[in-house]
Amino acid sequence: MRDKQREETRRRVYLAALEVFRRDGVAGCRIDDIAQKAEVSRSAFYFHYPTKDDVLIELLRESERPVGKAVEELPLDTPFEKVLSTVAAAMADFWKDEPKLLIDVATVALRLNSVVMDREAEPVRGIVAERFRLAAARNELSPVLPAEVLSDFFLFNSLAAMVAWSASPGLDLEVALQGVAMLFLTGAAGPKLKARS
Amino acid sequence: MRDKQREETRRRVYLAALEVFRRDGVAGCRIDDIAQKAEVSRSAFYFHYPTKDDVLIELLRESERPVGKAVEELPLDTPFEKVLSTVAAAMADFWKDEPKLLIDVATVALRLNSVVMDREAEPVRGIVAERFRLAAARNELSPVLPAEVLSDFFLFNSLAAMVAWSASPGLDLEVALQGVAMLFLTGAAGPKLKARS
DNA sequence: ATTATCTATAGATCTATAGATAATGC
DNA sequence: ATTATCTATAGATCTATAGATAATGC
Repeated sequence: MRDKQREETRRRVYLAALEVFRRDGVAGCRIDDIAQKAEVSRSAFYFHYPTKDDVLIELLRESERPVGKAVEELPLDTPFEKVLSTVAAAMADFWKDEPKLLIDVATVALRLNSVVMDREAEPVRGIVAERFRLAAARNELSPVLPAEVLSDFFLFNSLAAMVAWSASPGLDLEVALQGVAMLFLTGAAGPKLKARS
Repeated sequence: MRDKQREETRRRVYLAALEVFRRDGVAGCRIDDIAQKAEVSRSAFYFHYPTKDDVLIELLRESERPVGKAVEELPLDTPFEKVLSTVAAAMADFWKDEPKLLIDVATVALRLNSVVMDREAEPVRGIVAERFRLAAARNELSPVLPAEVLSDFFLFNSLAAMVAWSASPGLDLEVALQGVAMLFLTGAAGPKLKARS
């Protein structure tokens, strides 16, 4: 009973915060406005979320869930290209309607990445890294860097591409992310440099 | 005379801010401490820098200067690989002793990238993009994406790699950045996928 | 006289903490 | 009785603005 009430309040605060973030921006908004919209005291906001960033971390985790799920549904012997395009599609599906909050979420993701090095707290990182390891074992991945490093790098790239997209969300996000995945795989070198290698 | 005094105060505030940022973190520090260290009133800080982020933007611009200079000193027909490794070396040289402020600078860089789309305000972006265009004309660059987009992407990648490095600055930053540049050029695909293409 | 640089300060907002209320466990 | 959830509030910090001072331009 108490737990149920708590979760309900927390959710109300969470949704109110996202609404206000979208309207006034994360840096610019007042916590009073969030509390008012959620019909709680300002202190209640702080009880559930020590800072505004904690709300964004929760959004980051929610965004990771469908991506992790989509990858986990793929058979373990799925070709590597297919894994990458699945990640791209799931990410695009989540973020295509939420360009405004992307930058701030990317920012907390950057910050988290350098604070907690705990791969378990971030399910997607672990799930994607596993597929990278399998691909490396099948020679579908360059051996010059550890699979985990390449995996993190791929996720970073995708995030960067989404931020760039959010500045001018005219074109299709999924097309952009698929392009980034292919670039990651094949490299930016043109025919002349390629021929030499 | 007035200009000279102004610039001197501004510089004192700037250096004091960086010192306090390094000690207490950007988010955690108090502007009062910065003002005190610079021996001016808190209002003087706000006169020169509307927000803490403006100090970081100045540091970002200062970090770009040696990178731009190093690239401009290369002959226009310099091989593309050499251009990339020059950027990597110059970036590493500037940031190797400043791991703490990297994340916050990367954050403002992200934010700027999505606000001002003015390539002229950011000298390095323009200078590097020019070399990418030349490389594309010489067939050293993949034609699937515009040279400017690839250029921005390369800079993004380097920034991301530095942030990752700053979390565990044990290894050599320059080695890491050179590795990223090579990965950018040749892609992450292993022998099996490469053979097919 | 005018303007640029810097200061002092009022009001807004945040952070930390003491306290109220109602659910839980014994 | 104890604890979890939430509120009220004091003190800290920030933001906006009116004002002081000294350099500049006429």
